[in-house]
Amino acid sequence: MSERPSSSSSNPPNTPSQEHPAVAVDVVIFMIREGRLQVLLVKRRYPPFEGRWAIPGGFVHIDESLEDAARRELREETGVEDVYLEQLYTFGRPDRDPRMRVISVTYFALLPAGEIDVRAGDDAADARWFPVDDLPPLAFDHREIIEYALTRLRYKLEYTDVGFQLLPAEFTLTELQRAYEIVLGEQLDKRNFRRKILQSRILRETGRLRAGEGRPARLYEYRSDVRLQVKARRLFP
Amino acid sequence: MSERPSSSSSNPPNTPSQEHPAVAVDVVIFMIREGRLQVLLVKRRYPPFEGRWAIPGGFVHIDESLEDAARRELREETGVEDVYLEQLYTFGRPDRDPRMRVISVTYFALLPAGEIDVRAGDDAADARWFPVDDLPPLAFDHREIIEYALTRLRYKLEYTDVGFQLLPAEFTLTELQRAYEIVLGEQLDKRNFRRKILQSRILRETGRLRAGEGRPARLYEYRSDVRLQVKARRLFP
DNA sequence: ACAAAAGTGTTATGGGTACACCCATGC
DNA sequence: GCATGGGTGTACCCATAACACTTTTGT
Repeated sequence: MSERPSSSSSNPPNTPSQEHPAVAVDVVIFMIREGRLQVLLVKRRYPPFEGRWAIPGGFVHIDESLEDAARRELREETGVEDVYLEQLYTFGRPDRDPRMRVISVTYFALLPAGEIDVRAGDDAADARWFPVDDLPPLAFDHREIIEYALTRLRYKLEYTDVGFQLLPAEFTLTELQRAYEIVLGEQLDKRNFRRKILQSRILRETGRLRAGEGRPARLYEYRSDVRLQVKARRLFP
Repeated sequence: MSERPSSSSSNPPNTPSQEHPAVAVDVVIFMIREGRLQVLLVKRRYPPFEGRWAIPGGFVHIDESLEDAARRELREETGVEDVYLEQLYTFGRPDRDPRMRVISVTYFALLPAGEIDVRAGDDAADARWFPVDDLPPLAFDHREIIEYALTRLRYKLEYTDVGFQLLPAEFTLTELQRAYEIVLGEQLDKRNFRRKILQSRILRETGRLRAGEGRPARLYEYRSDVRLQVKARRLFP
């Protein structure tokens, strides 16, 4: 904000120096489906990149906040509300959109697994889920955006509790561990995992059981009231 | 990016749905001065918030990247180039600037201590350093932006090597430790600190000494070639 | 009784933290 | 020789990592 008179913008207080870029929000929507981490993509109907897959997005309305715009896109595409949404990064290379200058404020969203299989809201025909490790060619710099979102998600999985956002309200410890393994792309030790999760006090046992092929598993729910705090004093990798 | 026809923007391919917001970059410039962590602020000359202090910033030119715009502001204000600069967050509440819709892509910069006392480039009269724990009333949402930058800086200090960007090319271990203590706002143990830093292999002894009041101290330089990697598998705070 | 998945404890190792004294120089 | 800051080692504790068997249910 705040134009200030400086060598390059010495104009009256109320006008930015030049024409404005367009501002869009794009949302990387993650969900665990079929045992893999997937993202929702939409097929573009117009040039440029007509027919190419892209992450859902659109221009920011002049009177809505960035997060509101992201939630609107999310709702239009999936019908979901009240899911985890976090601002990721703002991409602004002048040539990232061949038509005109577009600055994209990106977000990533986490949908709980299993609930409803969102087939995408309005125009379902053009929306599909793709595993993050098997993406089609993408429009614009969207591949880079997804890679970045994935890096951030993996990172946050380790030192925050965002991981629970990928699970439904009730889940078993094995399901939770699978979710972690799917996102991190790596096997975890069952006993160590359980000890760590349980001693963090972030789960509450619901008292119910889920019957399956073998012995029924205890169901847990996430306690969003517990404040996890990072205590680690690391001072270096 | 990528307008897509959707319930709210079903217009031809090449026009965003409404008028564009203005896009600005604002830069939180940190430097350790006089034993405290300080930020560079400029005094606004025009309404709104005329006479109030604000972080340096300005509108993004239509053909420059966001980072270029941030570096341009940094250069105009301090004369420095080639310093650490990182995108922080994008603030876009519709009412954050009373005049019009302005979306601010914020960055933070770290200047090496001691070098030259940048008194601010062009219009020096209106620029001053303020300790982060003693800020004047600020324009717009700039207080929030600085708080956020500070949180991020403290956080990154612990698990990356950004801290070295706050020091000149050659420094003693005590100076490095002071820098950490100043930013973190907390005392650190000398022996543990030195062991940790040295065993990370990120410093090279220059072989020179700095004479002072007591015993001369060994000088070190940062080895930007060493790739620090986070190995920690934490799975939770 | 057997297949399938749930659930459970111990040990070894490494990193973090706490802590006090000698060393080299200038005055 | 004394004041000033530089430089060094050890012991305890806790978190992590590795590792295999028993339990409960359905068929």
